[in-house]
Amino acid sequence: MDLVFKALADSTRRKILMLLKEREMTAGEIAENFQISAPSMSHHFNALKQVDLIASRREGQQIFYSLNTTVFQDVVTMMLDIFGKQESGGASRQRTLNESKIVEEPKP
Amino acid sequence: MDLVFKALADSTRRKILMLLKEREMTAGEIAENFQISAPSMSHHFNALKQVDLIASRREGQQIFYSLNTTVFQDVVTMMLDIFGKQESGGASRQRTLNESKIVEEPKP
DNA sequence: ATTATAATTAGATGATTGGCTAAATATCTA
DNA sequence: TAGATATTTAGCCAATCATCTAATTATAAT
Repeated sequence: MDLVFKALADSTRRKILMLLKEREMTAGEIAENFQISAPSMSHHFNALKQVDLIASRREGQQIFYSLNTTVFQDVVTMMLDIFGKQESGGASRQRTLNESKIVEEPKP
Repeated sequence: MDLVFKALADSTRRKILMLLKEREMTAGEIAENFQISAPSMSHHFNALKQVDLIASRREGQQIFYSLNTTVFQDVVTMMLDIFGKQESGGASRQRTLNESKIVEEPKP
């Protein structure tokens, strides 16, 4: 789990994920959005792939990367584990998750 | 935002948050749960405090730390921003958030 | 086969991190 | 005021990280 948060703790990598949110892209296409050398980009792809935040597929000379949302579940579960549903009510805590809600509507 | 994820990308710090989930605790009390020197623990407290994941309050010689859940909101919002609700439907993506759901039940 | 293109792996470097010990600060108590 | 206790700050070190250039791999095209 350390590695997942580490992967997310870099704004370049988060921006990569944002780009892939719209559509899959080749390594080169992604790299165009940054002023970072191709090898460095490749390093970031690795970090994201290692923790399954993205998937890759080769097509000819190019490698397409796409977003993988399954790990998102794990992260949120762990966040809820930390912040959600305190059992015994301590006095000095500030706000519980019960006051908030995260719901996705079904696609029309 | 980098710093928040960085703060969470360490299992010692996540464990601290888990401890504080139950009740506020003094620096010493928290430290008892780890085999790490007091100064190192203090360093972790700093990392968490810097990004408002915890709050502190002095009472005599002791310093009480407590969980602060407000940043949790920000993190989840950003996660949804990355993973949630893709607009234009690309073909090769794997799974959208729409297939899953995160709901907190009201406390009975 | 040779050359060009897309991307990766290898290896080096400066910056950051997590741990330590030693020293400093803040508070309490005798 | 002096000493004890709780915690932090200062300074050091090994490990990790983000970046780079150079070299390598894989595929395509001539």
